[in-house]
Amino acid sequence: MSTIQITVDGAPREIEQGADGFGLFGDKTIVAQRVNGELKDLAHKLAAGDVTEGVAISSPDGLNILRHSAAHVLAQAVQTINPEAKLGIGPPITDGFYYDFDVETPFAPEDLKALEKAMDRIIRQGQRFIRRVTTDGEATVELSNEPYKIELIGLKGNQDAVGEGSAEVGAGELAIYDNVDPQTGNVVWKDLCRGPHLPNTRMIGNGYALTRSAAAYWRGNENNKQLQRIYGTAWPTKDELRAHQERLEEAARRDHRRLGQELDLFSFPEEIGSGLAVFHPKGGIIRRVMEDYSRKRHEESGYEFVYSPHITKSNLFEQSGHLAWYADGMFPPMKMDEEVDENGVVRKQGQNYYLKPMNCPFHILIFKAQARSYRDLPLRMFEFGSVYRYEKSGVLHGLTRVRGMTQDDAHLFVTPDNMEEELTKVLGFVLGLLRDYGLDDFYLELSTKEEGNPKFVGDPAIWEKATETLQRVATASGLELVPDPGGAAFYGPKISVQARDAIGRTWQMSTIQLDFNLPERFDLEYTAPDGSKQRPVMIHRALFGSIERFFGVLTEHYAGHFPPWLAPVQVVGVPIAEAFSGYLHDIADRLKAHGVRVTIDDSDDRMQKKIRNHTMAKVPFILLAGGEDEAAGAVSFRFRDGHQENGIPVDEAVARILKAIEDKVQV
RNA sequence: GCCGACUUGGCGCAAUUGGCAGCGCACCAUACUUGUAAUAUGGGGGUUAGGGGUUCAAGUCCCCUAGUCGGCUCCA
Repeated sequence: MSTIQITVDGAPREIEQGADGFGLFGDKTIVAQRVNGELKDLAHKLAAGDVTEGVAISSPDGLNILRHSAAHVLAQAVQTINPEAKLGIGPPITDGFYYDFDVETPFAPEDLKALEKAMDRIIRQGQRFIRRVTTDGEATVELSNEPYKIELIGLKGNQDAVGEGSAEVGAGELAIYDNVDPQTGNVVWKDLCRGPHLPNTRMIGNGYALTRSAAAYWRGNENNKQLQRIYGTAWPTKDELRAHQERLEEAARRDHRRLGQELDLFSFPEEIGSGLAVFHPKGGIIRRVMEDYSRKRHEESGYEFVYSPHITKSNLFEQSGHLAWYADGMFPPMKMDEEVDENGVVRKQGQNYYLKPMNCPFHILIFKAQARSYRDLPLRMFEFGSVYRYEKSGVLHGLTRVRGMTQDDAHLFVTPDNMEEELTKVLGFVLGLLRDYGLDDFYLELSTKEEGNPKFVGDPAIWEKATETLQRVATASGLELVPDPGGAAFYGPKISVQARDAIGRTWQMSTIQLDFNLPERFDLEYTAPDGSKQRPVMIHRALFGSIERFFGVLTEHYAGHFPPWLAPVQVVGVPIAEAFSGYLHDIADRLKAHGVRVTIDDSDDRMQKKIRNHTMAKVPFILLAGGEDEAAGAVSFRFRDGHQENGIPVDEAVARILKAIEDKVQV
């Protein structure tokens, strides 16, 4: 038997000709190999000169392979129970996998239980995943019962069209994976797939679970048929599965919709309509404090405050182009003042009024209210502008996707020359303010235009200059910068600030967008130093996005434990016995004199009950006082996490509370 | 908008195959005044989301509407 030289995990090694990856890696957690940079099954036979390395199950690639294999097992289970089910696609996704099926009846929760049982059986059999290279023609015959797979084979030459189906048909050769029962050697199931897969199903172990079922459009296009998708999650061990489930439970506990109810912050009364929130007194305090602080900072940073109405005649949005582009997303018009005679002939032309979906055209009209000089620029207009968008019913979600919202909206009119300086300022301002609200882990996304797509308007040279400028500004911030090609608005490129919250989820927060379109459409101009008329560049920026959304994000970030400066009730006094109520009231009066939101709980409840109530209400400071405290001129602190500090002198206690509020710190 | 599930006092939930709408918290009253997460007793409160149908009988079965949830598509 002849031998060949290869490289294994960086070291040279001599192996027998025709050997595969199974003998190369001692570690049982190696589930695949990367040969010359490409992921392959362990069963892949190595050739002379190959460079291979082991792929561990817990590595990002390994997890994808595990999850993709779990998706295959799910599909086999579905077809075992329902042989009529047609296969869509089944890729790995973050934390798990899904598989789409065309079935007569959608899956019910009980079906998922039965499918898990069927999957368990397949997993316990230890079926092997065997790769078999095929041709388009052969696969089409072999998979004649699987119309969706055949469609994918037809798309193979066009990877853009394949999209999410790239796990099935890659750019290279076409392959089918046979699932082989190790007892009998029989092929029990097969699927079109580029691979690679785990050596056998046993490695899926018990670290997986099916999570939910839902419909999804075939190939992500809403004009296509909806298939039934089953989602699952898969992990190398049961402990990691459990940890994942605990993360989901933690996210559910922080859900702003749940906390909004529990803490009495806001609600969505059915009588008002979907996606239209009311803020209750406690939520109102948080919101007002958020807004007040934002106003103060904007004022300090050279923004001028403007106001505009909620409705406008249609011509404004015709001129801006919004009606042509986004009429579907707007509330329908109110037809006013039309007069019709008895024959149905219009005697007086009416006017259509629209609820505004955005504030920019109003600010533009303020810009146009007088002749502008380069000396006026940059001109920064800020407004808490309430806008209304007719979001599709299925996309509404708590405060994060609503139909009525208030944007902390600003429009900056700048000369091409001060664009870079102004963008740098805006980015610094945005990041500083977000930090003050308690978010401090960011990265940036640079959304640019897609070459050749006609939706993007404006002079390509200006696009290029603007994109370069944004790139420089973003890079100078020192933050991680993620490109988002094709993600620009039709009127200009943008930077968006993504923030990670307390449990590591990312939220798109602020956006800073350049706009070359609206200045053109509204024929904006200013007089340059040489007396010529020049067109300003517009920067749109919102920090919170919308106040509602930011409120929701902060609620989840803090899990309802708002820091004292934002907390609706900052201090509650709990007397040990009724006799000490007066003593606490005196302390409360001192705090109130400084604007602290403090109440004393004089109810009939037992002290223990009061502590429980106010802890659950997530009040940052609970102050207790009894005989010992009064004798010492002191008071006792109890915090939300249950820890306590007794016998703090009253002066010190007051100073401490005031400082925590002033410094915007968490307690 | 599409697919599916769901909607029962203020809140969280129960109610066999269709057969008396219940529990906990909250609320109100009375008593009690306690040193760090639920004092006791009593009381009030629901046209079961809204409308229509089937049935001797509907929270339960069917249809329509609204809303909520999970996804898909979308997000100026």
